[in-house]
Amino acid sequence: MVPKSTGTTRERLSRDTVVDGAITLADREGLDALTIRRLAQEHGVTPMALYWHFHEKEDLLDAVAERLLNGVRLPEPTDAPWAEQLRAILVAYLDAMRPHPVLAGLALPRVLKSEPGLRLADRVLGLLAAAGFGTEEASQTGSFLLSAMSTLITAEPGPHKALRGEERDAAVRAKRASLGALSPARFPHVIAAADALSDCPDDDVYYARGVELLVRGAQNLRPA
Amino acid sequence: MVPKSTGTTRERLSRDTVVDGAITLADREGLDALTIRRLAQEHGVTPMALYWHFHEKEDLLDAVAERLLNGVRLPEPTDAPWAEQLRAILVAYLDAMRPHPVLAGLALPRVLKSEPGLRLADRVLGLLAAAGFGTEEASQTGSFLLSAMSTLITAEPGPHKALRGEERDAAVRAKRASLGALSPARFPHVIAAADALSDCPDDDVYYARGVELLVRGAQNLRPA
DNA sequence: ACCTGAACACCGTTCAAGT
DNA sequence: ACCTGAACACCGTTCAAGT
Repeated sequence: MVPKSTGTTRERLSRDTVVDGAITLADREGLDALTIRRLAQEHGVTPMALYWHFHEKEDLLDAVAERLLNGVRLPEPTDAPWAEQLRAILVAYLDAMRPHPVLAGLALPRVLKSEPGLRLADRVLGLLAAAGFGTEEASQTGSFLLSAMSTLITAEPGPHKALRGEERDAAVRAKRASLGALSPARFPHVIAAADALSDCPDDDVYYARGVELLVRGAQNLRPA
Repeated sequence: MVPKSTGTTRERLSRDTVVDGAITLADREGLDALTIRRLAQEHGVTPMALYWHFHEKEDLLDAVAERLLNGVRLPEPTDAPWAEQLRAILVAYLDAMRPHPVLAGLALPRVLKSEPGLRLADRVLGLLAAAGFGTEEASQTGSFLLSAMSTLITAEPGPHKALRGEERDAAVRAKRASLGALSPARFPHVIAAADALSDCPDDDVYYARGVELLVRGAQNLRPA
């Protein structure tokens, strides 16, 4: 009666475990590796098994996005100035996405399609409204600010931080070499910045500056 | 001796014509439709024919990116304040990419891999250096500012402007309906902004505001 | 130089079937 | 309820061959 335990870790599948697998797979091998067939294989199961839990791949991706958005630790509303609260929210979003650089772009367009994403969006819109932005201005600015968080991750100079060890070092060296080989007469500033464009020495200051730029920009859009 | 003209428009293939085809195909049917096989078919040719002109798909995409980046009309350097010149460059980038919303994300990561992209990057880095940014700060800020231009396009509320007519209207209505159906108690600000989040009435002011936010943000990063 | 044809290893997905 | 197996219409790409 007891299902034969073959010694392998083959458990019963569930949406949650599949989503787990999808995230670790993408983090480890990149977005291209995140296919139904690879994922099924990772779970020791037929590709078609996944279709019982998700009726198409898009559903899986929605679920992945929701999981990531659920990781955003929204700060409680306070009496602090709106710009300060906005910064805290942006940082919370950033912190949730930073461990998953290849998936950040996936979560973003699904913000308005998921429960935790909507909570996030509502908070941002509320803050901007309180700051005096009109509905339309707030919508556009809010969309942009959240998107810019993903951008910050994707635009970080150098290869993704998910890449580790020798593989990452090699990528950095390759990039630096290709930039260094350019004509100094034609691209002097690029050459001077070759190192800084090939790798980012301190993520934390990089992200802090990015957030700062956006918050101050938003502040200056509304002439206090 | 003269090649028989079959009456069809079947010309000899070239990198340029293939790139042309790729851009119009992507603009018309989206990024997913941009496959080697579809593209070959569009040119009345075997898929393998393209491999004579590009040794893999990545090469094709590089060429597409280069073409788009070549469309950036870089303004001549002037005596104007750096922030003003920066804004002009960002606007030039934006103007080149706006007609190709689905391809904007493709051009961006190839800026440092193409001649026109490098010219652009060098100008941005030069301006930021002149403004007093250190090399590292300038690299990070410059990368982010250019990326943010693509973001602005991608994050524009509503479906892509490349979509036209009834198809677009239907998408807008669907989005508005789904947002409008939410609980007003839980997501009051999202509901209030349902219209503004479903479609963007005036692109020009939207983009102008986005650029303004970024330029002022960059300005305020350096306390003049 | 420029293109075709057959083949390979992959995709997502449907549909009928097993337990 | 949960999963398998065979099949279909797609991918990118290699390799040998035609003109």
